[in-house]
Amino acid sequence: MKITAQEEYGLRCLLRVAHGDGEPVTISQICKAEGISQPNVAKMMRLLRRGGFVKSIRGHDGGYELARQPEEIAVGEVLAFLGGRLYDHQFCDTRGGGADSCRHLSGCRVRSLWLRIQIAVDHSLRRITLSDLLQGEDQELIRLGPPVPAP
Amino acid sequence: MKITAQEEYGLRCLLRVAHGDGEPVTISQICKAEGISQPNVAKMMRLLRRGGFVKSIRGHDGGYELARQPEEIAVGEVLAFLGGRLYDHQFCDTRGGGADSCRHLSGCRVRSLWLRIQIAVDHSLRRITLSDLLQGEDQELIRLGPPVPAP
DNA sequence: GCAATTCTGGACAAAAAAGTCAAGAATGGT
DNA sequence: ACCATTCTTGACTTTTTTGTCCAGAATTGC
Repeated sequence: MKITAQEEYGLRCLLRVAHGDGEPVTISQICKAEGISQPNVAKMMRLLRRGGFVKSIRGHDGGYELARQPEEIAVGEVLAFLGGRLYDHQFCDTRGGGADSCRHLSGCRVRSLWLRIQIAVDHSLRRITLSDLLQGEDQELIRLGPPVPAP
Repeated sequence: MKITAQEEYGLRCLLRVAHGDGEPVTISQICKAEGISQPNVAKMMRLLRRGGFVKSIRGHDGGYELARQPEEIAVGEVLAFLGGRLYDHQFCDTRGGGADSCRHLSGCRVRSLWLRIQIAVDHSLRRITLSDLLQGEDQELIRLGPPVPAP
């Protein structure tokens, strides 16, 4: 269970675009600012465009800008697009030797565990948007409160 | 952000051993029950042994048994061993172009996000042990209550 | 001691993810 | 019209993760 490179880089690139604040942000600007290679940034931007998070402007003074307002881009949605969901139903089919053995033989006692973790992650991201990530430095998310209320 | 094969298979194998209840469980038993190939089960068991979760008994009537009581094996610990932590400090070093650029240039506004997710996952696994996973079927974890109290 | 059983170790092979490249197509300035 | 700028695409390479194999070593029963 790791943050994938696509999630990390994709989100960082998206934040850079969001930071452009109106002006289109170019691949080479992102590349310099984030220390990610140019081809790799290009690949990430392609992904983000296809995901509908940014739109591209070609030619002179071109670059990328957000497809929607930062308050309207949910971080959870971005991460799900870039890295997939932790738990989805397709999982048991691909790794259980078929859903049958999964259900009957037992394997999937772990299934409810993955679901549990997925719910926790979803909850921790609930209502966090790009604009939350933009506004502050590290303490920003802390100001938003702990991911879960103390029991 | 995905459950890795090692986490999935490792935990399933460990549950099988736990299920043996005293009697050593062999690789081929696990292999049949879980529908995982024999060499792969062997590899997982090797891992689990090195992680200190099971002990092995060679020769006739050998197999694996738990190194500790199921109530004393935290699922979070098992998962951390099998799949690593979602967020650890080494992360910024390897993927930020150095911790410096990470801090100064900006990249790591996402860092606090990963930490937030990590905390949520940890919290959702808190106090869940192998024995919780053993006792019930799917509804077991639900009976334990939702991963986070309703806000 | 011998044979059957069962784990052990390291090396190899296959698949998936990550990252790079080069040629191409749209746009705007002159 | 031409050129510089900037994104676009698909194919390719490298790295990491998964999965397989085989010869070896420990243990037990006879």
